[in-house]
Amino acid sequence: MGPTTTTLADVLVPWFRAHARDLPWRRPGTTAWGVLVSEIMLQQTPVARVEEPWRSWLERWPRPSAMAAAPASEVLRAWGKLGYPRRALRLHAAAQAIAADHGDVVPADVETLESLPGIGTYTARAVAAFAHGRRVPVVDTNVRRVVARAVLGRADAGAAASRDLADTEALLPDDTTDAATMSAALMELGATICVARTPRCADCPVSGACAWQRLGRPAGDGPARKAQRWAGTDRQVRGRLLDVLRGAPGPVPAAALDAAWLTDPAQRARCLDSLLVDGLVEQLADGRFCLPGEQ
DNA sequence: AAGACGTGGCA
DNA sequence: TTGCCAAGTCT
Repeated sequence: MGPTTTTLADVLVPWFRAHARDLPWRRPGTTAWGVLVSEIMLQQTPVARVEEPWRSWLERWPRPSAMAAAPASEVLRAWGKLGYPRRALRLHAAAQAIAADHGDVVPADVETLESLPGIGTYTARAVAAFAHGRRVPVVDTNVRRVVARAVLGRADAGAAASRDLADTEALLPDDTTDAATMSAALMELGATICVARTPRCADCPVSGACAWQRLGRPAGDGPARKAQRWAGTDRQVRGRLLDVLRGAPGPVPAAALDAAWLTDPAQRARCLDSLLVDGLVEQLADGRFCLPGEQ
């Protein structure tokens, strides 16, 4: 057998073991449920904002069945201002499904995980790999960017494609444990070194093997993402409405919600209706509004 | 298959 | 200050 070539994993796995951030859900002893909760909270939300809530959640609801027994309103209140509150509602529903149909054990199988509410392509594989040690590619925005640069020589990842999973699978070492570590390492590199705006190539452990570096770091095709507006959007109004409900100890009269958005009553009404449709708000027989499952 | 969906920090 | 960006999912 001739000399083997050095792979990305040969460099990244040791780098990760030496440089990984000490995040609470990566500590030994973290349950699969703990990993699942962290993955849901981390969807589109920065690590720094998740650490504290994650600890409280696991302390309060250490198992799926514990959360399943709580009313959705309490889950929504505990979610606080993490953003995208539908995630909390879906996590609550997932906890109920896990408690009722899976013996209170978080599934290890990707297909089963994907069948749970709020768990998609990324989260299913993250749980399978990080909580259960399965050898499956885990592809998030960080991994897609790292692969785009280091392997494909492009400045940024294009739109997500089914090809991404295969591209990443090819980078995983055969050893099952190392494969999970490699996935974590790719994510860590993308989150701390190979970042979107200003990559710190001088500190990168794989710069010597990076295709984008070799090509002279060619510029990308401009903004890959459309700018997301905020002021005056339905999202802002929905956030305001929900904030009133979270802050109240129980059901509130319609007037309390009216006061949350005076600018455009029609928009306020439309947003309240959409929250009702989404199951994030409920209306009582007496006309008052409340968080789901309250009273 | 684009677009909707929260929130806050940072350059 | 404005705009970009953050471990996505669902329709």
